Amino acid sequence: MNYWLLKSEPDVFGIDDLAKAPKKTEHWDGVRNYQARNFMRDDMNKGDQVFFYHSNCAEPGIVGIAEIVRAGYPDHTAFDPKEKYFDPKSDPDKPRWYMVDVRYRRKLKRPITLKELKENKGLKSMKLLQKGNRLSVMPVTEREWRAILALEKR
DNA sequence: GCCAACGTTGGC
DNA sequence: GCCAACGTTGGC
Repeated sequence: MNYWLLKSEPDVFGIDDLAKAPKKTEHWDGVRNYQARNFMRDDMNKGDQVFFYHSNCAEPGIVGIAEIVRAGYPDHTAFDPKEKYFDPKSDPDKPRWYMVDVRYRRKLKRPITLKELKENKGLKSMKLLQKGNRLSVMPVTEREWRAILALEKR
């Protein structure tokens, strides 16, 4: 099993939106970055655990836990000219972009803010904290996963 | 709103 | 293949 961190802007689609979705499940569509695409297409499996991260907001940080319930499959929003993330270069016979399905599990008892993650020496290696990192989909190591859950209990 | 960092595009 | 121009991300 793998661990991941998914970024989302709470003003656009936050943890509460996922919790309110039918079956508490949503397509993680609209990812238009090759590195993120590769993670979703090649490495995400059903059952993988996800930290739900709020970005571009007053208090960026990890706010909840979700689970991958469907592994990578073609992102059909790329084929539809009416969609915001339409990409004419993505051919249904040879899809350029992929998505996964994500199901809500729970909110953290309290948000673990970006600030707190940065202050934790054991988490320095986190991809999220690397300079200039803008990936919206990234792997989390098991050690990092456990360390962050331990922070929640403090 | 600002701006640094990064990814992508396209001319050459 | 190089690199300038441009668009986007996301913290602050």
